[in-house]
Amino acid sequence: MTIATRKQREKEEMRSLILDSARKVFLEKGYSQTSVRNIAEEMEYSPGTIYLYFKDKDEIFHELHEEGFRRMLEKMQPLEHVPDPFERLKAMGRVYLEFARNNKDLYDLMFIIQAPIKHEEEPEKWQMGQRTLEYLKNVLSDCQAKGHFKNQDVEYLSFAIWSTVHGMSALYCRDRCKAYPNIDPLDLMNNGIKAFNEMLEKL
Amino acid sequence: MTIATRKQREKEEMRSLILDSARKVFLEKGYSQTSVRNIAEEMEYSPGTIYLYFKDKDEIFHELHEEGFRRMLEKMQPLEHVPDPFERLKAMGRVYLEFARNNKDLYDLMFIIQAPIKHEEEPEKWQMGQRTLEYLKNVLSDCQAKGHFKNQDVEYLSFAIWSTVHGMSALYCRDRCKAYPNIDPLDLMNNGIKAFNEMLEKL
DNA sequence: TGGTTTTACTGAACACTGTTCATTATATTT
DNA sequence: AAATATAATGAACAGTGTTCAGTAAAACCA
Repeated sequence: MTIATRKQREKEEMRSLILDSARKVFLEKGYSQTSVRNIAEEMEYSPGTIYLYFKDKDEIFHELHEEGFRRMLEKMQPLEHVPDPFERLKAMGRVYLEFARNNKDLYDLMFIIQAPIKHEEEPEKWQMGQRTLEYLKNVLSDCQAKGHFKNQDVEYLSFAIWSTVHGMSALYCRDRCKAYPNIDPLDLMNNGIKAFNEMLEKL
Repeated sequence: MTIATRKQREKEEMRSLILDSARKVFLEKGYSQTSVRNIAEEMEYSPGTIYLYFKDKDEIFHELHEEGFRRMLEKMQPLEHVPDPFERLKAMGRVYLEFARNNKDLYDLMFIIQAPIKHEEEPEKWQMGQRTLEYLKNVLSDCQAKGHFKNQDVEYLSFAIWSTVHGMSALYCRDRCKAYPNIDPLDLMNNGIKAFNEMLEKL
């Protein structure tokens, strides 16, 4: 094993250490409340070191962003085995909302935080997001093959569906569920998606 | 006219001046990019002055927040004259999405930005938001009176509907519509809500 | 009117932020 | 062992929200 490859490996380990520390602090304090100094302190290095491995705070953001989509896809993957596509679609909705609730800050990172797109047009940064969306569109096509959603365009339908589950998640993440002071947010989401599923069933 | 009342008036004028300046800078640079110093500079006063009229930046946020709901309600008000409640509901959806598109930053302020609820439980701060939601629920009840949405709970249904239009608006505001690289966001929203309306029709 | 009190405003200061870079310490190569 | 290349530091810069002692102006009272 050459020195060069060991150096390479150490470089990657350092990146991992930074990402691990960043994730920890992000999930503890939330993205905007986390400073580069906080991350440096967590990993017991100086702030300057981080900038030897990442261009800026946004690059750390993007890495964790992709990781979020990987995790979400992992949760979706097992649903591949649900035979009926419409049942699979409903299960996906449940998994999506569950993911948002259980990973509030990560969900925030993935879908709500202002995407810091500095160098306009970097579609490669959104690979994982694209794949998740493709997954949804495929399920919708499968549904159509079984007679659902006649005369509907998968593109627009997928957007409407995504909007609904994202809307619920976003309202939950940003505490807008408090607009219903007498209803528990979990109850609100469960029964809200139930009503939505009934709509889908009849479409 | 006593001096006391003039003072009172001047105090209110100063608050207005601060809010006007804050609104201007917020809409120009976005909320998080706006500093108290920016606002002070815009109104040609020192930063400290602002703290004589507002407890902190969040209090300015809340005032503009309420203003946003007032403006949205103004746009909704004329729909009172649409006789058929289901048509009224669909019109509300259109107005909502249009409001979000035309007032991106204000919408952000109202529904997306992390609500800075420091002293937990201040429901009076959300008066206007509550009223807007009541407006929606009333329309849904009217729809039910005309035979729509049988066996549906207005609370949960209103949440599902709100989630959908909010979801679209939020994805739009945060540039997640780019997940559909070949479709114009406006087109996406128009056809997305069209698909959703068809669902509502059949429910 | 003259002096005193109240009020309004200022701007320097504090503790924080993301980021840069000359300097130092360590490791590798010659 | 000396020269070179790499890695890490932490002080410094320009920005942030917020506070507060000090000043200047206006209002009050004699």
